[in-house]
Amino acid sequence: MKSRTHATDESPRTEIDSSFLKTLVGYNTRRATLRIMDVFTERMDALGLTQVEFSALSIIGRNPGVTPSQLCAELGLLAPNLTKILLRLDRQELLNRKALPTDRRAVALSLSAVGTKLLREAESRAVELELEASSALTSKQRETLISLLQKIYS
Amino acid sequence: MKSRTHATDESPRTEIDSSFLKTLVGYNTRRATLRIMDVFTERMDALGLTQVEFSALSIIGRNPGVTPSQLCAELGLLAPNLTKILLRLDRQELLNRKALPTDRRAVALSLSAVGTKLLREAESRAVELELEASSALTSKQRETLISLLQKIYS
DNA sequence: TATTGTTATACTCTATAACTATA
DNA sequence: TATAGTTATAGAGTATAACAATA
Repeated sequence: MKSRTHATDESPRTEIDSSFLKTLVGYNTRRATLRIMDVFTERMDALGLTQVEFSALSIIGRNPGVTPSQLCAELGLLAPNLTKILLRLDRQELLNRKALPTDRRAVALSLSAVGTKLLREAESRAVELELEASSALTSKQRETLISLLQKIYS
Repeated sequence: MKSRTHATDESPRTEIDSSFLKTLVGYNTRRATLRIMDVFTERMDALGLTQVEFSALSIIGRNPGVTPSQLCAELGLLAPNLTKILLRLDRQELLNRKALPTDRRAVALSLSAVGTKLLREAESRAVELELEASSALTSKQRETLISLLQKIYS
């Protein structure tokens, strides 16, 4: 076993060794997520959207007619929590909700004109802040990173 | 503008298009984090450790004498929240706390014998579950992934 | 006067159970 | 009887303000 450099145990330290945690994929994905989400929150605040509200808006905008249960599955949310998210989006007049003729329990979601306009602006900001938050990466590295991440959660 | 394939708008859908979100680094890091954290929680439950408790324990174990404020900076925690985490670890008799002779406001943290033993087991499980959660990656890809993630948050 | 760490507390997220209306 | 969606609520996680002890 290799000896580890240390002064007297329990003396005050100036440098913290976190090299072990940094060998763990989960630790690194979490730190990266927190960093990007900070930037996201700051930039999207002016539009009144949290990141999960943004994700929901984007899926609805690109999949008109999607149902809440499909949204839950796609975004990994629980139904009662999605209900609250949709309520907030609804209060801002961003959504249309229409009972499905084929199954009147289910709801077809789509964006209102206001919602569509907001989504366009939000997606454009998202792309911008994303590139900025990953500006230490070349576009090739960024592609590689995304593809490796998808191997983990797919 | 390209036309998008669709049936009648607001008809029920079978396939959801989330290709836009999947071009965002933040969306992918978040999904990967959630997946790995699920595995982590499941496997570490038997040891009674959450992931942040594990991170704290690991930093303390590898940096005896570290203070709470240093831990906060290292793990991105706020002081009042770390207090609660340390209290939980303390209740399990995992910690030693000793006022610094040079500054009696500050506390030198280290692991008890029990804490050291638990950490050894926990780190071994962490490495194992990590490799499993990233089993879709070659070890070279895993290295690449970690290095790209660190470019984002460092 | 500033800093370390604690207490109290509030807000958001996430999770579970029970309900309704449809099927 | 089962499913889509809602309501109510409980529990983490995260945030701010105010305090005691020490510097």
